[in-house]
Amino acid sequence: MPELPEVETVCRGLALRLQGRRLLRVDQRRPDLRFPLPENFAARLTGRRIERIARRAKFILVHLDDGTVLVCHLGMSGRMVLSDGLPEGGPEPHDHVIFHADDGTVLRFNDARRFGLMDLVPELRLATHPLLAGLGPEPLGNGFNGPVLAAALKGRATPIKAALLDQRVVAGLGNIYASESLFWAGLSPRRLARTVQGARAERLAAAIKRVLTEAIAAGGSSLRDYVQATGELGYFQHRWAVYDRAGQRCPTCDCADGPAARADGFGIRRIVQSGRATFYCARRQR
DNA sequence: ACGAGAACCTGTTTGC
DNA sequence: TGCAAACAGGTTCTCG
Repeated sequence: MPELPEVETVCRGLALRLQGRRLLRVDQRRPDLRFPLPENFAARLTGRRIERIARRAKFILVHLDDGTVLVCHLGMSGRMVLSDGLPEGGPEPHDHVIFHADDGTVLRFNDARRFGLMDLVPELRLATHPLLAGLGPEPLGNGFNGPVLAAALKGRATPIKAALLDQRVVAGLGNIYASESLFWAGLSPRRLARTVQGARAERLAAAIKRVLTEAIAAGGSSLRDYVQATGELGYFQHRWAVYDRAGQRCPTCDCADGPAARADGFGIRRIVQSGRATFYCARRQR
């Protein structure tokens, strides 16, 4: 589920309901997620007021009134589920942490695969925290553009698709939006990252901004049973140009009949790079 | 030093 | 229908 647009959507949903609220009780229902939770995790959160909720890359940052920040990552399967009180029948399987706010709002962190994480970090040390220190620029911020991207890709021998998944290059892209961005930039995912310079880097930076902006506007992509914190479904998955569309025709070049067409007559290919699925149109993307 | 692949863990989908 | 294999939005570690 969660790449930058989904995390941004979750943050906005959480902020609407929880900003300014005080945590009356926190139930920690297992000792660890991807890592052990910090010492006295629940106790350190109890009684705290939530000042604001922000995002850095795919991390949710819950700023508390004692100068600490609850850092959350959703991993692959993590969800933040808001409700008025606990659901009937109590917590659901894989509800690992449950936050009770002072107005009766309940937030459950549910994560079947447990690739997610939480940590408590002093605000002053946030920038140097090991999880956050090495992150590249925010793709929707002013610090990200063609030259910055080109510099990060310079000299790298890995395929551009793999480079875009490296959070040190640009922070927040994942497997879906990497494929989507390369499609709109007209760049082959197999192209060596170091060759994406100049105008190509400009195109790619612009495509990344465009794809992420449109996905956020659509409320992110909802896969399987994923819903936003507010309970609404994102709908960007209906606008994917290439992701999960192997065998379908390319949306812009109609290449089912073109020179890159496969024997089956369809345009969008699925390949595996670094163990992960990549989707692209070999005719449009060079 | 760098990049590909495995590993982490569980649930769902696919294929025989 | 049933079972096993493949696959899934992320990140980190190991190995070559």
